[in-house]
This record gives sequence, structure tokens and C-alpha cells, in this order.
Amino acid sequence: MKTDKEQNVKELVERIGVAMEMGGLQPAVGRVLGCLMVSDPPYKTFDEIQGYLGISKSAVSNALNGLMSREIVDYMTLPGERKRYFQLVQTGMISQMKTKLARHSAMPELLRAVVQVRSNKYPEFNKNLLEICDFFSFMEKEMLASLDKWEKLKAKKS
Amino acid sequence: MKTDKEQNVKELVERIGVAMEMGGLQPAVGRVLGCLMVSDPPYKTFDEIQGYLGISKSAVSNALNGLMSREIVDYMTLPGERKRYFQLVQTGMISQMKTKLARHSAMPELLRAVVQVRSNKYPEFNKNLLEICDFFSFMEKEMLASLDKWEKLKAKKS
DNA sequence: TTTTTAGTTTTGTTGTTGCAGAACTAAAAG
DNA sequence: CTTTTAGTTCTGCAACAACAAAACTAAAAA
Repeated sequence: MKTDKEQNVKELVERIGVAMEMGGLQPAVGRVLGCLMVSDPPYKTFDEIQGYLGISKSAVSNALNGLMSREIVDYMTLPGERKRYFQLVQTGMISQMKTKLARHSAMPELLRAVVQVRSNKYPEFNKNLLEICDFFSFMEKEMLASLDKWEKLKAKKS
Repeated sequence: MKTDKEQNVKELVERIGVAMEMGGLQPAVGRVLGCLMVSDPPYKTFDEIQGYLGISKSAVSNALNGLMSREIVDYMTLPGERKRYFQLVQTGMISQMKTKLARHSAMPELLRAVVQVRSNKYPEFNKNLLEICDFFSFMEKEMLASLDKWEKLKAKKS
């Protein structure tokens, strides 16, 4: 039966939505993403998204605009048609990861400021703060290196 | 003048609070963390925290309990005293990073499920989905490796 | 026993989020 | 010029989050 598989797909979309929600996106945004992932063909119009998810136009509009501003989604048009076909930007998730990393980058600076403000009556504590600071710097550097590594790996393949 | 420096420290606490807030914690929680970072000595009682931040007891209580359940803060007691001295767990931020990483680990599985559900009419799209999937797996592996590297580096020093 | 201390739990208020529904708009079609 | 299409923006609401204030509790002190 067809409905059976479709049910499965909808549940999958729902699970993607929840996963995205935990990543800081709002529910409807996560579902739109999920919808575009399972969509066959891999693009959908505004109305199709709305119909598939059964949510309001405003929810779809806001979700799509948010996703487009983050460059996770973009759209194309077909010649002679006015409507837009929305689709995932394949590199979007990857650059998303980069921006997420960048958000941690304020910590080392703050921690250094903290240590500068502290007395040196508790050198052990200060040392540990600096170590945490080093840890964050270290991880940021490492992750950027990993991203580089990935990009080179991909470049070779293609 | 003393007040001048204290003002600076309070601003620093506030900035830490904001940084933590962006990391997904609630405002009061971020400030309690900031307070414990700049605290000299590096521990404070419930009342001291409340007094320093000028927030309610319930806010302090909830913040501390949340931080303790995440193992970012713990407390000690002094012999003969009932009150608890709250302090940062130095490894707390680091294990916090680990849990954050773990949250991404559902993605590869979901993406694989998506591809299995899709037709193969759009092999390019499917290939790209699998590539994103690989990317997340790759990054998770890399980060765990980095964490290992850090721990070994630290082990050597001490 | 009562009182104090060190918090916890409950209650209520305020502000914010996330969305639906309806009104609106701009461009194209008729 | 009117109508349709493809969305956007506005209005309003229900649910939830973050917190203050106050009531409560459990253990120790007096």
C-alpha cells in the first residue's frame, strides 16, 4: 500500500524536524527542511510545501526566508513560470557548521579577561581557567583544520 | 578607586552571561557562571551569589541546580559549616563540549534513512545527501580525535 | 522546644515565541 | 483594467519561558 510508505516518510520528516529543533531552529523550519530533503523531485513550490506539511502560509514564508538568509535553501525558477522552486543548498549544512563554530570563538577572549581581572591568590584556579581557554582555542583550530582536510579530500575525489 | 574596577568586573560577568546565553543557557544561568568565574576566592555561597547578582533566590536555586546537573558546577562544604560553597568544575566546560558534539550524531543516521526512502531518479541529489552524511560522520570522528589529542597533550604536561 | 539557617518549591506576573488567519502587494495573465 | 498567482506582512492569540516573591522544609543551633 502506498499510504503506508508515505506515513513512514512523514515520520522521517518529523524526526528531522525534531533533530533540527534541537540544533536551535524553530519547529516549522525543521519540518520545511525535512520536507525538502525527502522531496522527489528535490525541489518544491511554496504551495507544495504548505500542502505537504499542512501549516500556514506565514509559517512557510518565514521558514523559507530564514533558511534562505542562512543560505541553507535557495530557489530556482523554470522559464515561463513565475513560481519558485525551493531546494536545499547542498553546501548549506556545511557552512552552517562553520558559523556554529564561530560562535564559540568569543570564549577564549572572555576567559583571558577574567584571569586578568582576578587576583593571583588562587593560582591553581587561574591556571585552570587558562587551560579551559587553551582548550577552546585548540578545538577551534582543530576544527578549522578538519574542515580544510574535508575540503581537500572532496576536491581530490571530483 | 575600587568601585571603578568592580564596575568593570560586573560588565565582564554580564558579557559572559550573554555569551553563555548564545550557547543556549538562560540569562540567569550565564550570570551565575560568570559570577563564579570572577569570584575571588573561586567559590561562593548561595547568598553571596544572590547578593552579587541581585537576583531572586529561586533564580539562583534553579540556575545552580541546572549547572550541577550538567556537572558544570559543584559544591564543597567546610567542616562545621552547613552552607555550601559552589564552584566551577574545571572540566565541566570540556565535557559540556562533548555532549554538544553528541547532539549532532543523529544526523548521519537520519540522512541515510532519507536516501533510502528516496527514489533514484535524482542520483546527484542523493549523492550529495550522502556526502553531507559523510561530512557529519567525518567531523564527529575528527572532533573526538581532537579531544583525545588534547587529553594526551594535557596528560604529558602534568 | 523555638529559632535560625540554607536553601527548595509553589504561585503569580511579565515577556517572548511560534504560529494561524486574514489582509495586503506586486507582477503577470487574461 | 480586472483577475489570478505567488507569495509577504500584519494582527492576534495560546503556550511557554524566565523570573520575583512568598510560602515552605529540613537540619542545626540556641
